[in-house]
Amino acid sequence: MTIKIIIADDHQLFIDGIKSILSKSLDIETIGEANNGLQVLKLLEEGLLPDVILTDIRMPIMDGVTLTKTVSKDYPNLKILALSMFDQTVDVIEMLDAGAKGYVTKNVDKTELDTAIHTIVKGDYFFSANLPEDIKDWFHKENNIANNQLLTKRETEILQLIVKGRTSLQMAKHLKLSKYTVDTHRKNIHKKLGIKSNTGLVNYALKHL
Amino acid sequence: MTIKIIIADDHQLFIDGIKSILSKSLDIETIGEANNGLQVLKLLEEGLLPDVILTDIRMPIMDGVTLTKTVSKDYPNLKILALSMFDQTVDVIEMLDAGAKGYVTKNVDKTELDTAIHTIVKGDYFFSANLPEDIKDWFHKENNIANNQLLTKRETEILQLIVKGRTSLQMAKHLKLSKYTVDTHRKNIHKKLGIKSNTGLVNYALKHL
DNA sequence: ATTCATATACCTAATGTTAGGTATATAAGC
DNA sequence: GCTTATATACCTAACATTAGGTATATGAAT
Repeated sequence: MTIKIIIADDHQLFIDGIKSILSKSLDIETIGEANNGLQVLKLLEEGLLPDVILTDIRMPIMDGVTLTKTVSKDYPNLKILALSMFDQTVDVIEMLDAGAKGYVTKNVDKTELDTAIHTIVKGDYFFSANLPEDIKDWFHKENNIANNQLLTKRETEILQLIVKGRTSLQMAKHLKLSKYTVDTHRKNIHKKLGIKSNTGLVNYALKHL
Repeated sequence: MTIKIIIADDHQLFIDGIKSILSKSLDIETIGEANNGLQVLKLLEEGLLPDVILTDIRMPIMDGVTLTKTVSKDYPNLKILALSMFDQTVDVIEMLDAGAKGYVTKNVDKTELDTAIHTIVKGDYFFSANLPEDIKDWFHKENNIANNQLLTKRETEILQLIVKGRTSLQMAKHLKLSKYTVDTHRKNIHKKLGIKSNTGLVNYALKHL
């Protein structure tokens, strides 16, 4: 059975290189290519039926994250494999959140790319070996939120002040508490929601409160 | 000419005290009262026509900020005077942003309250003398934004990464720059937009980008 | 009485942000 | 050539946040 893929990258030379490499794989066939995310969507709308989309992240007109979100929503059977120079955890997690099933960096060898494609087609996730170990935390985070830990009344109140941009000291004065108390509530909010940054909390609150 | 006011505060005793004080003013008449923001809106919908609304901030069901935003939008001729125990700059600015024309704290004497009401009816802003001096910066901020300073391409790019919750170091790695460079761009963004906090930038970006 | 959840409070240290200042390089416009 | 805007880079210090840990008090449920 042939695995049909589309390659999206703004560097045509890179696309050609990957096509050449994959042409040596007996069961992988490149059926399309694009230089930005929007071109991929057009190919899909015209009826092209790939199994896997290999996509760069940083592309003009529509980047890989936006493409992944759209494809995951509109074509849920399609698998997305990110192929990118970015190797930070935050980059990987952003693609996972968008719906990607795998992530490899552009410095892996052809064997690993081959393995990646086969792995995600099989239904598993795949990450190249050079990526940080803490990507695994993403799966644990899913579990924490599944446990549905609700914020207490006070925690919700603090979160609302966080969204307004208040500092801990300002909140403490507002609520007639010690700054230490506010910081403890903040710490508990971070822990309950599995979110590490203030900005992450703001974005969460805007979506859920 | 009589100035007609509504008083909103969740402490009925406080309302009664203010009514009593203002009853001694020959040209001020209390025509209504409410224990939360929603009750005020109902009074207005029933046809009550005040000149000024005296409102606390911290009230159940609908707080003073939300009330002020709604009234400023739906009844633009009405003047709002905040009467609150909160005395931090951020509290005052939040009410100004919502549309209030004045702000006095609950520990001012009756003469200052009287003056506040008359001042805002006249069309000027009024702030009790015990409030921080830097409230004046709010008026300068209006000017800065009026000058319509646009962010550069790079600044916009940084702002988008800020919204995603990236740290300066992460951005630097992503963009292949020094962290110092990213920090400098951030500093310039804060300056251009007149916004001091990261969270403020996030909220700005979500509204404008 | 005991346990649990919540609220309040504290301490420490590491990391991240903000704001003041400095500087050079490049490209575009005059 | 000069000026301006933008990008890049650096330094310092103060402030703010995060995360690990500690503790007590209160109210509700068992």
